[in-house]
Order: sequence, then C-alpha cells, then structure tokens
Amino acid sequence: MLADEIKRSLEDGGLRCTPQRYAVMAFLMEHRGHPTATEIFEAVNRMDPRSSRATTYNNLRDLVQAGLVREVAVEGRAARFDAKGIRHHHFICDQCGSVEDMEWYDVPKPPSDALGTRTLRECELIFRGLCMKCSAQRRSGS
Amino acid sequence: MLADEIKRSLEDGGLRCTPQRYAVMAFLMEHRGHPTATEIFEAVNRMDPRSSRATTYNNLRDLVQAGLVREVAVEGRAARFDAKGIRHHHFICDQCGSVEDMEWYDVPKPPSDALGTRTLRECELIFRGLCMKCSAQRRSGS
DNA sequence: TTCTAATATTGGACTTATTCTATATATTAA
DNA sequence: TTAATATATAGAATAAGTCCAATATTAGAA
Repeated sequence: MLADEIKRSLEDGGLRCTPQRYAVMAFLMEHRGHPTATEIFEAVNRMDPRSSRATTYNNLRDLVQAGLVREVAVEGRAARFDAKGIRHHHFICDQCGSVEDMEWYDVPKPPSDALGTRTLRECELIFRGLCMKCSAQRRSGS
Repeated sequence: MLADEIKRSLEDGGLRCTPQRYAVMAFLMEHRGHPTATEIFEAVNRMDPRSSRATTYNNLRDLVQAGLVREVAVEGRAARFDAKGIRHHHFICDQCGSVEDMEWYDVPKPPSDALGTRTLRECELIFRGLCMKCSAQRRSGS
C-alpha cells in the first residue's frame, strides 16, 4: 500500500509524518509532471487537510533535504519539484517551457582532470527543443 | 577588436547595437560566471551608460531570443545568464549553489523512439556534487 | 493512557525577482 | 522631413519565496 510506503520513507528521512507533509509527498508521487510549489499548494488545498503556503514551502524544503524530492534545474522563476523515483533525464521545451521526463540512460562521466577536486554525485542530461505539441504546431504552419 | 565583434553579432541577431544592449553583452562576454540579471544590472550601472532595470531585463530577453545568450537551467530563484561562446556543460554545487563551466564533450543522443515527435535542438549535461571549495571544506572536517 | 519536549503549522508581513504600463526618445526607411 | 519602428525609462504591479511569533500536533517516555 502506497500510504505506508510514504510514511516509512518520511520516517527514514527523519521527518514526522504529518498530514500536510504526507499530502505533499503523495501528490508528487502521483503527479510526475514537475509541479511548481504553487501548483502543489493549490492541489493540496483542494483536498483535506489544508496546508498553508508557508507549510508547503517548509515541507518541500524538508523533503529535498531528506533526499526524497528533487528540485529540478530549469530556467524560469518558479522552482519545480519531482519525487525521486525512477531516474530520468529532462526535456525542456524552448517554446512552452514544459518539462518532460526522458528515459534514463548512463552518461559518460567527465574526465577526472576536468573534474579536479570536485566531488561528483550525479550527472543528468537536459535536452532542449520543441515538445510534441509545439513541434506539431510548428509543422502545421505555425 | 572585441567591440566590433559584439556589434556585428548583435546586428546578425537582428538587434540594434544600443549602448545599453552593448554593455550587457560585453559584460557577459567578460564575466563567464553566470551572473544573475541583478548582478548584470548593477555592473552595467557602475559604468556608463546607465541602464534601467526594465531595459536590462528587456535586453537579456532579446539577447536570449537572438540566440546570443543562454539562460542557464539551475534551481534557485534568480535567472542566470551566459554568453554563448564555447560550448560547455555545467557543474552545480549541492552546497553553495555555484554554477561552473565544465569542458564540453559530446553526449550520446536519446534513441529516436524515446524522443517521439519532439524536435531536439541540443543536449547539455548537468553535473551535481560539491565544488572545489566545498569539497575541501568537507574534507577538512566540515 | 498522560505528559512532555521537539517538531510542525499558521496567517500575514516582508523581501526579492520579474513583468507591465505609459511615455519619452532614438533610429531607419521612404 | 515624416512616419513607422525599435528602445529606454521610472515606477507600479505581480509573483515567488522567506520569516516570524503564536499555537498546535506528534512521537515517545513515564
């Protein structure tokens, strides 16, 4: 059952399983579309229990720190979040800015002399171009 | 001479070479450290000619559209910019958030069935981990 | 259970980043 | 010159995110 799994992973991360925090985590696991903090806040408040704006931000920060959620690197002003599940790369649409998951595959690491004394944790790809919708639009005479 | 080169590249991009726009472009070419819009605005205003905040933002938008400048994909609130010159990947420090350039090397493209009808323009790598400074700090007993 | 300390939640004020609006100014083509 | 277009500007407006002090909830010990 998903509920227990979420509860356990929160506790493993050293976080109490409060209703608000649970709701954020559950929403992220069910909606793999890289929602913004505002989207998460609004979604959670359409259900019970309610959560304040500050709490939503606090919980997102805590979840990121606990390693359960990732803040996705995209340009644009609003942070986007992603429950860490299956690894994947990201495709960002030049035109509409949507962020989509792309199947994971291993990527050649940088040569160690380029890395210097940095500590490498992970390597992620960002693809850019036009998403399916914007591609179709442009082909059919923009 | 750099000045002429900048002037020409602006005009190639269909943009007039105004003093304010020139200043933004010149600053980005001389400071390859992914400055934020505010940093660029402040730097430009330490010199002549002055530029308003709105103009700085407008020019950054125009330069990105013309393909001369890239908005870097990072998490964090403020957009960061980068004069497109030599291609490179990015290293983002988990701890201090700094963004550093990493030497370019080609990356295997996704299989076309994963891509579907998307149009791919480019593929960029994001490395995560600890930068040299934060790495050293942690080694010496945090 | 009941109690307690540590953690969370809350609304609202505040800060910061960015965009918008209206107007003035400069540049280019005719 | 003139009209059309592109730019620049200050400041207001919006959006995203943070901070705070008071209150409530939670997990675990007694």
